[in-house]
Amino acid sequence: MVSKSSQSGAQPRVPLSRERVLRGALEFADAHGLALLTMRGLGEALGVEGMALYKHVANKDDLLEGIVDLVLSEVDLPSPGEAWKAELRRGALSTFEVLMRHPWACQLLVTGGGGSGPARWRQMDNILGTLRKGGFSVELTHHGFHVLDVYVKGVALGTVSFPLQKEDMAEVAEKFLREFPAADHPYLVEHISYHIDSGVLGEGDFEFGLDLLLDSLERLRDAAATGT
Amino acid sequence: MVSKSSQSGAQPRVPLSRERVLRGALEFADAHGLALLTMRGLGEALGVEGMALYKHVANKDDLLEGIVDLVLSEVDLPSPGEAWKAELRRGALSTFEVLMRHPWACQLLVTGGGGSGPARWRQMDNILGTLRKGGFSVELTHHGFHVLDVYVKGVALGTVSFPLQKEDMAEVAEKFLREFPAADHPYLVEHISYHIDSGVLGEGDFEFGLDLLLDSLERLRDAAATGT
DNA sequence: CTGGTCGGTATACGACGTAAACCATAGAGA
DNA sequence: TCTCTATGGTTTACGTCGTATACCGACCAG
Repeated sequence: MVSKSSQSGAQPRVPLSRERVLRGALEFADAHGLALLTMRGLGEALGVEGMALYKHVANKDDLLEGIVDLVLSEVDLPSPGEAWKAELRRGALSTFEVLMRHPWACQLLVTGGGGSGPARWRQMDNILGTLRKGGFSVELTHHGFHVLDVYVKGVALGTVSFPLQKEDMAEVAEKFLREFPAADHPYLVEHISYHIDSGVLGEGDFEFGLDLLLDSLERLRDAAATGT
Repeated sequence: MVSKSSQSGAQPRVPLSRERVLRGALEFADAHGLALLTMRGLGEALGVEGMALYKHVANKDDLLEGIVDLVLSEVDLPSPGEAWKAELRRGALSTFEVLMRHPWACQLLVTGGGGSGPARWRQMDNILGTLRKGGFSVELTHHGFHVLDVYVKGVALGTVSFPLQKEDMAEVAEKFLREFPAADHPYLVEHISYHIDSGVLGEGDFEFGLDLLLDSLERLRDAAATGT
């Protein structure tokens, strides 16, 4: 007969908090997707009445911004120093990986102004710092940052919102090829066929473009160093 | 007293159609933004009762896909041939420009699998064809296409979803700098200051990255031609 | 004992997408 | 000319969403 005396009961207390709400929302989104993440639903998942969440979160947008920053805080940051290229590469790959782990976050990241919490600031500062310490001018840093940033988010979002999984892609693509005006789109057909054959769906593609960008930036940096 | 006899009355007839619904939706979104584009609202704008739209459109998603493709049909397509680089550049700039004209379309384009109507097919086929005719291998075409595609959409979306206009940016940025832990983010501060000074907000940035990519692709193409 | 604050609940409102039933008109066939 | 039916618009209604507001129980300071 343990009860009443305020401890030892398993679930009844632990009275919620912004931290717990956000963490719960993140887990809920991972488990059921963004579409099902609703205030009432999240409340239920936390054993609480939906409206209770508003005691810890201003509104749903606030909550969404919160979990985006939580996701962003999972990424490995590049550290400013000599090996700028390797560091940026590592940071970009980590970002990509994290976004693949939380696919719903891509959408939020992109519709909500790209995130603007502490974790995002940290990430931005480290990327910018890595470029600057790597010998890039302020202007080139600015351009390089935006290009890289856009690229990572873009591929992540493209990968995530692509409607097909690798398994059923082949059959769906073949069916598609049968239905649409293939004769008018020879190159598209070739492209899709290539996708079917290689089965690739942005796996190595991400690194391909990333290295392309990093090499290009390096070239620009060196050109600026010798020229002008 | 002209009436009854089926013509000359100004507004009463012209009985709607999928075409008119989509066109109306596009204009509505341009005028009031995506958030206010609601079935009832669009109905009202078309002088009709909301539910009437379902006689011409399967559901709201169908409608959204429809207007995305309508937007996409406005872009200038590259034409396969010798001048692949100039053509791709032109096509990319046109896409960017169109997306700036219909900011809401970025969001749809990106959350909805990137569009998949006739206009999108046409665009893809032309870009792919331009690369192939420009001397790119199937693999390189595939990579190049994705990189360019992601880049254009990414910058467009980033530009659109950036919360500030050029006018108020300076003051907002300065206020921001005062509030957040500036000491811990020296490079971010430098970055923002640069934005304030140069006032630039992705204007020339888009072309910068675009040319970077095109040059890189050219280099890869030439390397593949001489090597292997 | 008392009163206030804090965290959770109950209830309610308005807006959304859309299913289902209904109804007006305009031709086509007799 | 009269009916029959398909087409396109209206009405009503349902369930779900975010959230404003009022409430209420437990805790803690005086």
